[in-house]
Amino acid sequence: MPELPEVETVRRGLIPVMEGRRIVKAIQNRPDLRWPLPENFAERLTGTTIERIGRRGKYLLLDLDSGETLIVHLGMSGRFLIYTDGIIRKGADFHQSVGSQSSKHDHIILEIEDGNRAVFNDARRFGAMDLWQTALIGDHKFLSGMGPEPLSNHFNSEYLTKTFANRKVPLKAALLDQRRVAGLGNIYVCEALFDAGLSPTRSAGSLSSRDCSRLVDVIRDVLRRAIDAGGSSLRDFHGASGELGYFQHTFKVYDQEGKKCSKSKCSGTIDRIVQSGRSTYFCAICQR
DNA sequence: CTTGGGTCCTGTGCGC
DNA sequence: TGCGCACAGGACCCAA
Repeated sequence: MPELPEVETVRRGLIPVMEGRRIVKAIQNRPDLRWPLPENFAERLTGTTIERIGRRGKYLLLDLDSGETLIVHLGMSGRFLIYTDGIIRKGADFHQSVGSQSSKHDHIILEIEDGNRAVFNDARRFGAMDLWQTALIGDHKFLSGMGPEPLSNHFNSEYLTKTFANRKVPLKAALLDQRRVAGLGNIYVCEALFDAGLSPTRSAGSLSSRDCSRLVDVIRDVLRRAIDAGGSSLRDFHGASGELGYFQHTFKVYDQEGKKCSKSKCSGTIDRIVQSGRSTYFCAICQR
C-alpha cells in the first residue's frame, strides 16, 4: 500500500496522460474490488472527460465533467499501468513484475481518447473505487471522517495535541488512524517516529505539546522528502515501465531490523516488534 | 466512545 | 525443485 507519497506520485504520473482527456471507453472486468463497484460503473465513466485529478489522504479523486468524481483507493497492491499501442509506456507502479502475467488482475480499463489505456491492476484486491457527486465529495463515507492533510496548515501542533489528548492507544496506532491524520501508513509512521525520537509504544496521550510540535515537523519533512523521491518502491523493477521511486534507499528504520541505529552517537540496533498485527521498526535507545 | 483482534485477497521469499 | 509458513505499503467490522 501505497501511502500518501506513493499516491501523490501516482497522481502526478496520471495527470499528463489523463487530465483534460476523454474516457472513450471504460471496461469493468469484475463486479467488485474490495467492495461492489457502483451501478452502471463503466457506463457512467464512458464518454466523460477527466477535468482534474486530486488526492485526499491515500485516495485519488478524478473529477469528471459529468459532475461525478471517480474515487480510487490503491489498497495494498493496486496500480495504474499506462499502455500506448499495447506497450507499457509508464507505470504508476510500486511493485515488480509488470511484464508477463499481470493481465490476470487487470480489473478496470480506461481507454483514453488519444489511444492510451490506463489499466487498474490489483492482485490482492484491497483496492476500491466508487463514483460520487463532486459537489458532495466530502460526504462520501471514504472521506467524511478523515483527518487533516498532513501537508496542510490544518495539521499543526495544536491540532495534534488536542486529538492525542487522553488517548491510550500506542502512538504508532494513533498515527495510522486516518481519522486523526490522513495518508500515513506503516513506513512513514516508523520513519517519522524515528526522526522525532519518540517510541511507537508510548501512549498518544503521553506526548507533550512540544513532542507534538516536533512530530508535526518530522511528519511533514519525511512526506515531502518521499514525494520528492517519487515515493518508495519496495521491490526491484524488472520491467521497463517507467520511473521508480527511490525513497526506500533512505529508510532509517523501516525493514532495517538488526542494523545499527543511524543516529551518530547511538549504539543501538533497530528492533522489530509487532503492534496490532503489523511490524514496527524502531531504535529503543533513541526513541523514548 | 475507545481499543484490540480478526478478516478480506494473492503473491513472494525463506527455511527445510 | 517443492512445500508450508510468515509476511506484505490498508482499513473495515465487531466484540468487549
